[in-house]
Amino acid sequence: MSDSPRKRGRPATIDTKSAMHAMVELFRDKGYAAVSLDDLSEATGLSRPSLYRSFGNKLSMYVGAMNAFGEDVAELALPKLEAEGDLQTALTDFFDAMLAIYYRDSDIAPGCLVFGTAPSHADEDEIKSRLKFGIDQVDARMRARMKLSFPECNTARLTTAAHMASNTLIAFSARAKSGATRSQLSAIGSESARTIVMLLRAD
Amino acid sequence: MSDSPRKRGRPATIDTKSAMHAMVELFRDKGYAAVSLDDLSEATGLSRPSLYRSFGNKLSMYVGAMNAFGEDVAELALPKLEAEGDLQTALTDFFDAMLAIYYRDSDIAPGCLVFGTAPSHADEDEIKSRLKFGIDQVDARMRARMKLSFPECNTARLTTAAHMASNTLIAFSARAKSGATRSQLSAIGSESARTIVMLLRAD
DNA sequence: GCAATTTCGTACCGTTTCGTACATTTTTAG
DNA sequence: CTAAAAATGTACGAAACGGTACGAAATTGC
Repeated sequence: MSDSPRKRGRPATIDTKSAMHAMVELFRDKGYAAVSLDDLSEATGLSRPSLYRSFGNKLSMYVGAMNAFGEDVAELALPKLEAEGDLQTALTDFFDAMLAIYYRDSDIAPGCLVFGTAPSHADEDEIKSRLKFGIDQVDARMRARMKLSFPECNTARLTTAAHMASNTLIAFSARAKSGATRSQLSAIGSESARTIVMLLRAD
Repeated sequence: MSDSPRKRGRPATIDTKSAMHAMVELFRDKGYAAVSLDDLSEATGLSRPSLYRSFGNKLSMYVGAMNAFGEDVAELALPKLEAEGDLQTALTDFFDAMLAIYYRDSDIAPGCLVFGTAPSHADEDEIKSRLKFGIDQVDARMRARMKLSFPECNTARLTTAAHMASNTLIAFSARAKSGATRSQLSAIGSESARTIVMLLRAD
């Protein structure tokens, strides 16, 4: 950002970026409560006090992981949705890009950190409100993209179509965690995209 | 069931039925890992050794809770789906019956034990396979019900419609946990039902 | 070189965790 | 009335938990 004012003491050697990435993967695999600070320490290579210094307590580590995961989604998948042109293609490509994240090349899919693990820990207010933000975000982006391709479609129908597209994505996480293959979900995604466009086109 | 052969020792005083119900509610609120055996002991009124004797270890308690929850769904909601007559009405009524379970009269919705909390703990094989069973069950029942109302509809379209209806239900759990109101989800349910019937009717 | 400053991990604390051994209570069989 | 049988909770143990005080290490300013 700004130029370096050359700080005073011992220089930091911790790579918070890669540490946060390791935390995201661990939380995706096992959820919030089942992950211990020792697990996080081992996965990141950082000592437990270092974790506290860099990320606060366990809860804020998890919320931070949700934000980091959201940034990955915004960078890797959202552009597919917001690409101009054919809506059905945009939706299909977006679903496939999300599945690439959900499956992480692994055979056992870690799924979605937000839609997959957060609902189980939503008794924590911070997690609940971050989950709500994620859902609202997807609903809003979907709706905006549909309005782009169908500008004179009526409000209620746009909202319904957006909800159905979001529901498809949300359900993907549970399906992935249950053992569904990536190609199975990709097929569901393209079928849903076709149906949703049909709904928007209907007289 | 069969007549009583009059067992030998001290008669059991534990009400396993109501104990399991209390366990379901606790697991719905906090997930699997965040619930301790002391929590379960307090909620059920049973001592920790009694829990072990009646239900095995913590993992089998959770799987047992998933089964008990599934039985409630089969009893309270599935009949609405499988009612004869208008498909759109059956779907709408089924969604509303599921929402009655997901919201439990409470203001803060506990959501679905299977679709809401299990994905977060699917690294346990028993939980993962029980989750898969739940999803497969919903997909299959949906598809059978749609075939009932649209017998000559082609296979692929029936499957797509069933998946979209299941996805609606699965997403309800995450949405409920995020703070969505019951009437909001009820509206999404009836809109989705209308769209799915439209898909099945299309030329 | 010496003090101030910042980073970092060892070692520790009190609490909570899951799971069980064992004595106690309540019943039936004879 | 006594012995066998089954159910139940108290009390305990070893391990893991989240979180932190504190001293060692590494740098800059003078």
